[in-house]
Amino acid sequence: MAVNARARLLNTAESLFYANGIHAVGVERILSESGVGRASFYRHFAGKEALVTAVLEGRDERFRAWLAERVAAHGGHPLHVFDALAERFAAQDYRGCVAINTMTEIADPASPAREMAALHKRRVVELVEQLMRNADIPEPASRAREFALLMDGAIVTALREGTPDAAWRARGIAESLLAA
Amino acid sequence: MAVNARARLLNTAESLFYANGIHAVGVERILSESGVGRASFYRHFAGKEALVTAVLEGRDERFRAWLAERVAAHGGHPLHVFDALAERFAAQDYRGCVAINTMTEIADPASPAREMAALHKRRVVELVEQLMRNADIPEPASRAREFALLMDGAIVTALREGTPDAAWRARGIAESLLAA
DNA sequence: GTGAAACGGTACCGATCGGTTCCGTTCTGA
DNA sequence: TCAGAACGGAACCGATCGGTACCGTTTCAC
Repeated sequence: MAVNARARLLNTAESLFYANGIHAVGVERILSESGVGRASFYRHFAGKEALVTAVLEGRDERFRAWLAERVAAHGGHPLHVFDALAERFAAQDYRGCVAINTMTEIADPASPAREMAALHKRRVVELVEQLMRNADIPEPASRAREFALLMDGAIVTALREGTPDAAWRARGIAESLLAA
Repeated sequence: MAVNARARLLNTAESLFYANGIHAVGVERILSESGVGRASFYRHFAGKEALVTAVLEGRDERFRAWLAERVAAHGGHPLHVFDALAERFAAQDYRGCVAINTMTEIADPASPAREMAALHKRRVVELVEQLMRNADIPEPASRAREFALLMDGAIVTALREGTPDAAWRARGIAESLLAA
């Protein structure tokens, strides 16, 4: 039980932050649920804010890897990002996108957490843009930003409706966009 | 200074919640900035949660009145919802949609605040659907839900980018949707 | 003019916030 | 094997959380 304290902190914090929000989860709870001692926490992280940004960083990495893998599994076309999203939306404990939630919960745009969230979204747009290029779609940069807007709209809508419908709605809109 | 305590509480709380989020604003701060005594607050509201839902209720009412007015001023076509949004996005202290922020910040979907936020979105969809009917657009219910997804996407994107660009991007997508 | 309602201010409650410090144990690499 | 790093647990810090109770003052309708 005395190893991997940092990894356990990151895993526990990610689950709790995702399920409850950042402000709603205290350091106390992260410590008790991870089984990590208070001192060990402050040995690994400068404070709660550093933990938050580290969680966001890991989340960014794994989400993009997951998205790329699922899109490829569906065929690799940009439209398949919505098929990937639909898989996520189906989860009954779906709580939206961590980056979006961070941007709405944390007011200061200059805070490290907000910067990480913004960086994540920029990287997702880059990923979608590359999918556009691979599919030989004209004006890939503009299309990617439009797809990103549709993805964010679908995520927020899915959080509200609790069903994968928003993914199909967004996919339909995206199809009419590519057909234009 | 001894009148309108309830109205002052609502106004102050709305500003603080919008600028900083719900969890980040304590009752203490609402009292000091509104100049209302602690006891008076609990005479008007059962607690902080009741204040939150009251704020959301007022916000819902005024936002929809504002949206209807601005859309009418732009010509009354459903596409003009994005012209209306663009006006909001231009504000340098723009902090997104209160209903979206509430849904991302408050985890429990059954909480009164979340219910109010969901009700708000449903009412906005109804408003957009009526605009569709007025413009004789086919399948107004589906189109309204698609427009709502685009509006939410634009709001989140505008919060991230800090510019009105997302409104024009969403409008362009909406145009290709109506043309299909 | 008078009584009741509404009000602002303050002291207080237990609980929790993020963070620091110290101690004794457990793990691990040379 | 043994030193030193990494660790878990707990006591403690000032600050703030949401909420209650009591006080003296101001407002307002009759």
